[in-house]
Amino acid sequence: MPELPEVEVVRRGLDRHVVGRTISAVRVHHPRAVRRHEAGAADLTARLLDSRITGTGRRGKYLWLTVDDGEALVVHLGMSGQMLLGPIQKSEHLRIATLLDDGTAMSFVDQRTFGGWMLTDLVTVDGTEVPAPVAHIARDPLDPRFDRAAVVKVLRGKHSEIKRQLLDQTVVSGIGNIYADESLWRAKVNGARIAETLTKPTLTSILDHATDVMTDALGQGGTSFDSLYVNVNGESGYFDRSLDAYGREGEPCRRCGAVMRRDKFMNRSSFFCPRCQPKPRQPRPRAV
DNA sequence: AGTCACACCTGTCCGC
DNA sequence: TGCGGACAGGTGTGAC
Repeated sequence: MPELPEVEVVRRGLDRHVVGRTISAVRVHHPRAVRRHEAGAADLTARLLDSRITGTGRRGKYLWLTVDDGEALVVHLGMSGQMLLGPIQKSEHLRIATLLDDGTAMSFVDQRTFGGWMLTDLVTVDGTEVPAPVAHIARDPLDPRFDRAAVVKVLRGKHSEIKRQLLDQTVVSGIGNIYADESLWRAKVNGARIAETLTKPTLTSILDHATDVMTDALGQGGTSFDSLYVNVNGESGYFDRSLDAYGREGEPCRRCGAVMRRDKFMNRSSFFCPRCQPKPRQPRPRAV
């Protein structure tokens, strides 16, 4: 799915085009898209109608629009969600359609239906207002109040693989499978290494590389392998051309030339250079 | 606390 | 061609 850079591209597009607008029509085409809005589709529709959009926000992979009654319309893109502005979408994957008072349609299109909308209250967590469903999500590396040292400290106490921790949105948010692999490649660390065995400088470097790679990706409009991941105008990003690890199985490492490998990890693929990022020694199986 | 399996979906690609 | 299986960028839950 869209990871932090792709979600931020979408947030910026929404911020530029919909803040100040009023929602003049709402139609939920598929109930699954509002399954996390517990009061149901009719409630969401009724409450959204005539709401004025006052701002946008994002934490990790969650984004939201604040509305004038002090609530937030939380959007998660899941694996394939899109927020599109322009004419009414005719896609068979159209899940929610809204109309704004300037005549623009704001549509939620989602092929795999893992994404969705919900309208919720804002709560204050650690001095920052976020929608209630986002309260458990840690700050992301692009958050001005991201506390790198605090995250390193958390990681130093984790007897668990570093990649697993990078993907844990309650430890640090915004990082998904692609940028985890890219960050670990840049830091020359194998994702199977146990977090608590890594030094403070190494952990710091991994987080710094995560920040850098996501900033770079943002500058190129995000990563798109196909038409599923697009900005509010339906355009793809270009960062896929800059990936050094993800998807490069069998190709030479851009740093040392060794053949890049792919391993199964947490039921998903991990791409790494076997020379730059050697695997940790496995505990020897006990003799029978 | 951490891990694992699984659930939720649709679509594409690959081998047979 | 068709079929089955593997795989795809995410999150949440419940069992151990």
